[in-house]
Amino acid sequence: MLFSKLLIPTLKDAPQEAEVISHKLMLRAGMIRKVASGIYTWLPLGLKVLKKIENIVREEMDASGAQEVFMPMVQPKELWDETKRWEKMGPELLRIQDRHERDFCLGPTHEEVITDIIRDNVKSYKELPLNIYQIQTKFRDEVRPRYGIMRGREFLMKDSYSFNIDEESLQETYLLMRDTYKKVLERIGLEYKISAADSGAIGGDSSEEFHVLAENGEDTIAVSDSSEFAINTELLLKEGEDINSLEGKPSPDGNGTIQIKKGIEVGHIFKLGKLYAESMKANVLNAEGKASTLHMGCYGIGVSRLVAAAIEQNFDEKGIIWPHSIAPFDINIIAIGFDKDKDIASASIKLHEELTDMGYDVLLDNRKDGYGAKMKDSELIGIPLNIIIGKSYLENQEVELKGRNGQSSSNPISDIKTILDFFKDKK
RNA sequence: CGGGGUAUAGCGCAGUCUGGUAGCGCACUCGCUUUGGGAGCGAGUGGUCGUAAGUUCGAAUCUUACUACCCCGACCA
Repeated sequence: MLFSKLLIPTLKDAPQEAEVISHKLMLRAGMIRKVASGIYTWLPLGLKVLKKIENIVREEMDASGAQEVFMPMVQPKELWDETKRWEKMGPELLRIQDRHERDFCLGPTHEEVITDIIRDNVKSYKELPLNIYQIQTKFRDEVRPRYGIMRGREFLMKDSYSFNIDEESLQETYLLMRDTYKKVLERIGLEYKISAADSGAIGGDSSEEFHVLAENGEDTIAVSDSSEFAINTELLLKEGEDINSLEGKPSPDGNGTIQIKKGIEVGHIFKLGKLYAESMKANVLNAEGKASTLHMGCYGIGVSRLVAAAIEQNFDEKGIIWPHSIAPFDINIIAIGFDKDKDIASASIKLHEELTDMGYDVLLDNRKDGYGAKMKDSELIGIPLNIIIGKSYLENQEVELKGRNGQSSSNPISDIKTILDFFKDKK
């Protein structure tokens, strides 16, 4: 794609509204713009990243055997009355009325809708287990939205709901989802911890949170310095105890000592048990021909929050350093003098074509600016590999390869294989 | 909802204390020269100074009310 044709409004200075790194960089890189507090428009560059994460999540969910659906954002009060959540939930549930003055809410989650579908359409244990998911915009009227996309009111979430005949089956699905989430985060390339969590307002039997480790994380978790163990500090603190007092104590799992880390909660998996199925009378017939209440699980990943979390974990003073898996573009061809020199123009267009044909997502910076301005933008938006076509191309057909990680080398432009090898190392 | 802060051009800011009819940098437009680390010169475009009311001959500036946004807290799949 041609840089000159894309809407990528980069900024030298971050707007004063932004405080945390990911928010500043997303604004500066031209990924998002605010529409109202906690509500954002995703511009082309931001949307590309969002879609890449969404696709990784979708692929892993599909691979796990889950099935994708798409539920409505607007939901009728009657369903929420069944679980008593219409009254239980506070103002974070945004309520609206239609022209007939019927009550609706903007969906902050979809247990009611999906349970309604399943109870009407699934009648036998033979059809179970089922794991249904969607990737959809959620709305929660947060008391205080903050940090840009990280804690917005409107956000993109993958939420799935499993329906199992018994606890044993639920446990299997739960572990499958736990494994799937690990695959998602590993594929994206983020450092994370899984911690036991308070199951909170959602209720249910047990839950675990997936935290991406980052300085600006909103959550504080206690991790063992010598095992996989991690736990939300809320569950570890006794009345009146200070978080810092935990540091250095023996880890509850018996391995090593506790370290306090900051994390961004990007995933949460729950075993709900019969909680919602009971209140909504979701039953199937079991092998004995008797009505049996469904066991449910629900599993969420904050897709839009992952964009911010990835930045919080990967940036430097120049800008974003995308993990290759979710970079908006794999390669940026920086053509110096594109508009003046026909050789530069034709060589960069040809290279763009070849690399695109090979399946890479390629940006061609054909703008009128000089080397410095183009590199600054490329570094800001975090593209993993730059290929610079300029003087040395005209002199001896060489291009410079410059990684976002600082690595660089000069190669003949014909040596595409080496270019790709350079890239492969980092992929 | 409690505490703190901000609001002047797309972004960053000055001007407000001490009222006199709006300015700087970047960006943007046109021309020429530039092009390997945010180019130079020249000429331009763009703002009812968050909103409303008040004081005054005169308000970005003083007064009052309101709104939006940000930060800390409470809250939080």
